[in-house]
Formats: sequence, C-alpha cells, structure tokens
Amino acid sequence: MFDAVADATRRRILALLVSQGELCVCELTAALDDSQPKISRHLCVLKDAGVVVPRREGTWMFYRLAASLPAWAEALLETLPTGAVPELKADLKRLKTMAGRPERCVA
Amino acid sequence: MFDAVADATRRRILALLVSQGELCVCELTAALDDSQPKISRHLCVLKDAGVVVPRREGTWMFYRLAASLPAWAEALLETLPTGAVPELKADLKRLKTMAGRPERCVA
DNA sequence: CGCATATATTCGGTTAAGCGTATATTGACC
DNA sequence: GGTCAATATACGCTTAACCGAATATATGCG
Repeated sequence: MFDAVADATRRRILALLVSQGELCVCELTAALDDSQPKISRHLCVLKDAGVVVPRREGTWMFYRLAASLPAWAEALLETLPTGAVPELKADLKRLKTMAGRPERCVA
Repeated sequence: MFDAVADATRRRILALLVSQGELCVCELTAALDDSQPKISRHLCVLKDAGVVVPRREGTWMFYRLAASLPAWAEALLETLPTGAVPELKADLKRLKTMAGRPERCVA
C-alpha cells in the first residue's frame, strides 16, 4: 500500500480514481499527459498491490479502486484529493477536455 | 511526506511518535531493536522532510512530530497506528520494558 | 583536558525502482 | 485471416535508496 503511494505518478492516478471512480488507460494517459507504457506499468504495480481492480470492456481496460481495503488504507486514499496531489486540478482539466473519451456500457 | 512513509522503518518510528508524543534516539533504537546509525539516519530523513522536529536535552536528542503540518499530512500520520504498522505493538512493548529510559526535564 | 555516553556522519557496496524505446498481445471488425 | 486501436510487456540503462561497519562530533563530568 505504501509502495503504491510512494511514486508521484501513482498518486496522481489514485487521486483521479478516488475522485472519478473508474477510468481507462487512455483516459489516464490523457489526464496525466504521459506515455502509455508508463501509465500501464504503474497500473500493473497498483493491480499487483491489490489497490486497484481492472475491468475489460472491448479493447478498453477500466481501472477502479479495490473494494474492501483495510480502513486505514481507505483513509489514506481519501487524503490524496485533499491537497496531497498538487497536479490533480490540472489532471482533471485535461481529462474533461480530452477528445474521444470512451463511453461506458456499465457504470 | 510520502517519501517519509515510503520506508518501513520510518513508518515504525512515526507510528511510535504519533502514539507516544516524543522519544529520543536511544528509545527508538531499543523499541525497534535496530542499530543506532540506522535509526539516526532515518530520523535525519524525517527531519529534512519537515515531518519531525528535534530537541536537545543534555546528550539526548528527542524527536517529535512537527506542528502545523498540512491537514492531509496529519490525517495520513493518524492512519499509521490504526493497523498500517504491524510491528507497532511489539515496538511499544520493547519501549515499555526498556532499561535505563531517560527522564525528561520538559514534557 | 580526558573520558564516557549519546548521537551523527562517512564510505563502499548492493539492490531495486523508474524510464524510454521498441515490440508483443488482445479484441473488434470487415 | 488481415488490420487497426488499445493495452501490455521486454530490454537495457540510470539513478537513488538503504544498509553495515567504522569513525566523527557533541555534551557532561571529574
């Protein structure tokens, strides 16, 4: 868990997932304005740590926070959008203005 | 801040400071049952990060959590003694049974 | 000043994390 | 099966964190 939040890129991803609920790789790539392999690798770290759960929908892979994390882990994640991730505001802006954002079948 | 909690030894130190308020290097060395240079180096990292503040009393150096950290940082630290640091219980036990524990002049 | 205790720092070596680039996989569609 | 889009993985490299062991600093005291 602490390894998950030890990296700035992963904190940005987690902050977005905490505030947006579920996002796919291309959305995160656009929001963070970073390379796709980099985002994918960090998502893999988060998945292996059990912090995040993938869901396939066609060619898209959506990621969301894992359910039933320990209480202290949830509390820690909640702190991320409250000032702990300075890039969050800009990342959200890029996400909203992103072109060709995928439509979800399932919420 | 996240660098501060990225290391397991530092999390143990911080969990002890959150629950005990102020401790000196020899107390932490005894509580964690680890080498003095190692403890000292980690305390230096925490001090440089602004998470912890030193106070000298004779030959002892006492460390406590910094006052007026950002709210999210305080919230993060509060999660440490609530299950995030599995060694905390054993560390507290070693602290209590430690021999020659220094007397504080100032609380 | 000399010694003892508590703490800090230096040195060298090892390990692991993160990155960019390139390539492989997977699924959808014709 | 071929192709395209989305995502995942492999490779080589660089950098930085952590450690143990040894040594240096600092304080108190006689």
